Amino acid sequence: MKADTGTAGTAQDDPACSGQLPLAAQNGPVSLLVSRVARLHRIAAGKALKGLGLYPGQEFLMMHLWDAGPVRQSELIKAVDLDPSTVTKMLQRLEQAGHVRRRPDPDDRRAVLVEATDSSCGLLTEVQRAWGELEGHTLAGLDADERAQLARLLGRVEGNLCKETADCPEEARRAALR
Amino acid sequence: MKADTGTAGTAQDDPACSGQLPLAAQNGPVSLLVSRVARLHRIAAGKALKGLGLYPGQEFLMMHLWDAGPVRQSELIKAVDLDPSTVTKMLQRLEQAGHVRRRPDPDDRRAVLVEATDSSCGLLTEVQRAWGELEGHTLAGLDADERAQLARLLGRVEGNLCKETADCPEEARRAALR
DNA sequence: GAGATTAACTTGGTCGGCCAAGAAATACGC
DNA sequence: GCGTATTTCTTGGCCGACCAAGTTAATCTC
Repeated sequence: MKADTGTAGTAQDDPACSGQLPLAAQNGPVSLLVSRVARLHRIAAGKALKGLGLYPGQEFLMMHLWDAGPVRQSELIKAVDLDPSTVTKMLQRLEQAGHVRRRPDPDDRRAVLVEATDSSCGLLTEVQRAWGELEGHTLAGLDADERAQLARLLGRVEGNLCKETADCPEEARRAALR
Repeated sequence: MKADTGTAGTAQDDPACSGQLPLAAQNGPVSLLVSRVARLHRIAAGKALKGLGLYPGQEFLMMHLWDAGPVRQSELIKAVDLDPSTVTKMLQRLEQAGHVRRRPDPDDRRAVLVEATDSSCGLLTEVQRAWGELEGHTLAGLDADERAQLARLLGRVEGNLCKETADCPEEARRAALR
């Protein structure tokens, strides 16, 4: 209904007009930026982790397991703040991949204890390295001040979205400490 | 196999030490922040869009269609920079939901022309509103300077990750203009 | 202690994403 | 022209993520 490109179909006869921002997103340029950065970042992380036999998302589960040792699944769920069913399925796959071990909790027969396997601990180092590289790519060209600024602003944004979503671990953590 | 928390298992007897950041992510605190913000932002967007009959992600497709009018599917794919199969399936669902119409391109019998339906154009306004609200929540409490800073820094980050991923529309757009 | 409630998973379904492989039509090379 | 790419889209499979509904076990109530 506009943009009758006509010519080639390459659709970029929009020279310096309207700033190539979708009309529907004019009200939220930063949100659009966040979405794009999010996607690119996830792709980059996925690429780095693929070589390690991890799918994007599983890293966070493993990180918590590496840090906390054997935990009840319910606690893991709270920690990563995901849907229980999501965690169940991820753990099934991680278990089959040999990165995780699960056993029933003797003290509570409906609960399950989860821990990282020894073999997975080799991954820890590599994930740390990959995560560091990712950080490097992400922040390339930013000096220390800018990095601190970005971290600070993202922290504020996280707080904002947490309050909105209301199920943020941040708030829970803070509340638990009082 | 570390963090012999021992005591309760609540795993937060870590008072003011190491800053509650996963060990594996110590090398990438900003990356972790980005991931968390990304997820929260997507959830918030999804919530806002759910009432409109859109699933998270479909917005971007619709935005391009609203802006560009009837386009070939291949162009849509380049615009949103998604996998062709992803777009195919999303369009099938959007078509069944009545938000999109598809017809074969008379000039190229393997191509498909896609356009937003009239009924979907009512959504445009609501998506704009929702997107504006989302922006509001996201940036609540940030003054104009901070917002500009955040946008600028996110732009830089996007550029960085684009170069890495190499298939960013940004670069392509810029390259096409030279 | 029997019954209702809550907590801790699991299963099935759906959607957004990706990859790999295929089918169909166009473009290219000769 | 004919055969070979190349483009365009589709299908199937997999994974992360959600919701809804169900199962089993603990807990709370009386």
